[in-house]
Amino acid sequence: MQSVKRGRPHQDSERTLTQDSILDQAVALIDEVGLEKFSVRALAQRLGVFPGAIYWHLPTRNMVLAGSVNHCLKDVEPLADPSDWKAWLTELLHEYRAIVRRHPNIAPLIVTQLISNAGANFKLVDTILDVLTRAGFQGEKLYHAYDIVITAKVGFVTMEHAALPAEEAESWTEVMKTTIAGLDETGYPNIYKHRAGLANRHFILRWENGVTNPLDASFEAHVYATIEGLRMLLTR
Amino acid sequence: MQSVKRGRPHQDSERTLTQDSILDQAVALIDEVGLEKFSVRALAQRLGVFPGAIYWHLPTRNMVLAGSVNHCLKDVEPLADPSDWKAWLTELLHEYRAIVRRHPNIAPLIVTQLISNAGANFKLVDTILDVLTRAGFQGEKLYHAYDIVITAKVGFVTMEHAALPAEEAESWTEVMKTTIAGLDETGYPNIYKHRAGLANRHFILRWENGVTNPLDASFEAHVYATIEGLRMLLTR
DNA sequence: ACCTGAACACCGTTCAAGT
DNA sequence: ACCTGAACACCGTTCAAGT
Repeated sequence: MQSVKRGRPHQDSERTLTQDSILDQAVALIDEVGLEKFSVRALAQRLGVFPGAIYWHLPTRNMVLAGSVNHCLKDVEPLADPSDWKAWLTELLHEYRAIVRRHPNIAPLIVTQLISNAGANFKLVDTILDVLTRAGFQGEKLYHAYDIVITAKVGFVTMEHAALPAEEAESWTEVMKTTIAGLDETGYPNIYKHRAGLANRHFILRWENGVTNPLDASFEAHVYATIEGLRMLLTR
Repeated sequence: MQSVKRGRPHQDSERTLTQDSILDQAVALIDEVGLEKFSVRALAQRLGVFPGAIYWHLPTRNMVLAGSVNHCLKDVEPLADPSDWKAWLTELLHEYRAIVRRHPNIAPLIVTQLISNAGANFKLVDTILDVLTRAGFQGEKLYHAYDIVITAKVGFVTMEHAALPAEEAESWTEVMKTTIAGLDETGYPNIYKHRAGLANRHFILRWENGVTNPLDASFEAHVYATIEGLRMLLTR
């Protein structure tokens, strides 16, 4: 925890701007204002320093963002018995979703920077491989199961919490409401028939995201289907 | 197809700057230079107009980006028999991946703007609902299956093609190579054991993405697991 | 209706200079 | 080693003015 300065830079006592304190505030800033309004300059002001100061600790804006993602995700670790692979994976997916729901604004970054994860949680990666091996996966099939777990973990939840452009949210909302309301019975019979259950609740047909309209039941079905799919893959 | 102007704005004959021609060039620009170097100003220069001209047709940068995504995805439509839901969904996922592989740089946008899809392919949404209904899904379970299909379609492929920051790619690569090479046997026994098969091939442990290192076999397993998971969900 | 031309308020990043 | 202060080369967006 770092004390937050308001206003312009200072020259006083506590001169410890560390990588960790920067990322703490970066995550807090993204939580508060969203990704679109995040800037290195705004982060500097929040820390009470000049923008250049941040670049001494983290050399680019992308490093700050990647660091923020890892900062949020570093504590993911299921506690279930690793020999019960179904229970363990179920808990993994739920715990991951809980973390994203605490920091929904970073959701898009997780996908974007899934390849730039030099600071990733490799202990978790190793445990996933361990659990899948105990489940019986081996050879190439182990790698396929691993990729399926990673994408199942990240995909649903990040999409569930994808957000409208911050500044223009209400105009987007208006357009989408009328667009979806205008899908008629002859052109779109299935959407029309289920419009009460689908509109503003499920993917593509919604204008609010998982922050206000969580897809709890769908997520639970997703977890179930993922595990059953893996079980089928195991004995293919 | 629109003829492309080089250099600064003009004042000559063909004065038809349409929404479609703008999006054509926006997609082309993103394909060429990537999302990080995309700008409205660069797009304007490519079209041979002043930046302000674009804003007459598309009122914000976000509209240009959302339009570009829809422009790429509007032609997705499987041809398989819709009464064979497994074959139809399999083709859907494969066709979707083929399109993303033609425009890999838009991958991150698909997730980000999955909620701002007023111009989405609603005919496809309706057909997915139709196919799932024929498969036997009904009530809430239909909506769960629908959400699973959407996320299975988008999640894996977008993550497969997530890219390193354009400008700093080679420095990231270097860091990741050494980081992964440094995961020792005692701390990370499973990663270490499978390092030959995993390194630079599978999620989190790679430094190249699906453009150069496609995850064909994993994707095929993902499709299989998704369908089998849905089949299990159907009879739960 | 559609576009120009120029302006405004921001960015990320760099770097000499200070301590 | 760490940060200041100011600069550079960009942005998205707006808007009077032209045609």
